[in-house]
Amino acid sequence: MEFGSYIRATRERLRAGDRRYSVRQVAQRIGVEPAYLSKIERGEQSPPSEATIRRLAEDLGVDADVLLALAGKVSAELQAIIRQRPELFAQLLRELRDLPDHAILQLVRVVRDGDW
Amino acid sequence: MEFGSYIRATRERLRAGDRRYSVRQVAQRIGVEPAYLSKIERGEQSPPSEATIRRLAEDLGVDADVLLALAGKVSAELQAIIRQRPELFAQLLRELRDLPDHAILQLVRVVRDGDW
DNA sequence: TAAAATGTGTAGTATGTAGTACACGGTAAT
DNA sequence: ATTACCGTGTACTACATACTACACATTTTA
Repeated sequence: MEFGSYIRATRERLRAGDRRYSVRQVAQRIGVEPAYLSKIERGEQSPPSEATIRRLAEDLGVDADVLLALAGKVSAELQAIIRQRPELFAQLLRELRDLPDHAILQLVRVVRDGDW
Repeated sequence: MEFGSYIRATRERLRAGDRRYSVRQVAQRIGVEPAYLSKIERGEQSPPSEATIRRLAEDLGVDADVLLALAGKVSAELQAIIRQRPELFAQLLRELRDLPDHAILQLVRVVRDGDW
């Protein structure tokens, strides 16, 4: 799925039940020009900055990390976590790359519950 | 530690035992202008691209992920891993942010050995 | 001591990022 | 039926990124 079409699909779904989700009104709420948002939705323009993506995610009620991923980006916050200990996290992520979702989820649980 | 001074320190340490680690010769090997590398080492110029950092890391024999971190970057490869499953990895990384090194290392071992 | 190599100052460039501003014709609401 | 709202085309801009090219004085080597 591409960033633009995902935004458009999400916005139009919301719009069906709420006229406030027009290109113009969303653009106004998140603080960009309507023409700009329109171009982004049609893929004529590359995805916006992380800050704008975050405002968009909040307005549309979707996960910011997912939206950033669709935009080919990784949250500056997550990047900062990795940069604190680059070797350690590089090793871990490469190790986890090919594991199935449930294994990683289990890992999250193990860490959170601290029972290990 | 800053990127530039780290490079300079590392290169001068190597240079003490090998004349091939002058600014000019390193620059030539990694494919940039000497003046550019000189400016980077003195912090007059922002760190170079990921590709150039990787060539520099190899030439100086240091870890690329560490060098990228000093440059305020995260490897495109690691970013791609995160983008595959943004919610999962976001959750995991935020969970691990405050854990001590040894806990994360242990996690790496657990995953690698698969005994869990 | 001449030649070669060194580090750096100055100036300039190409490409990408992240948008704004305005205008236009079409659609929907009152 | 006219007012308000809609999406989008065109043109433009400011700033950052990632460098190159050349010149110069100084040091090192042969």
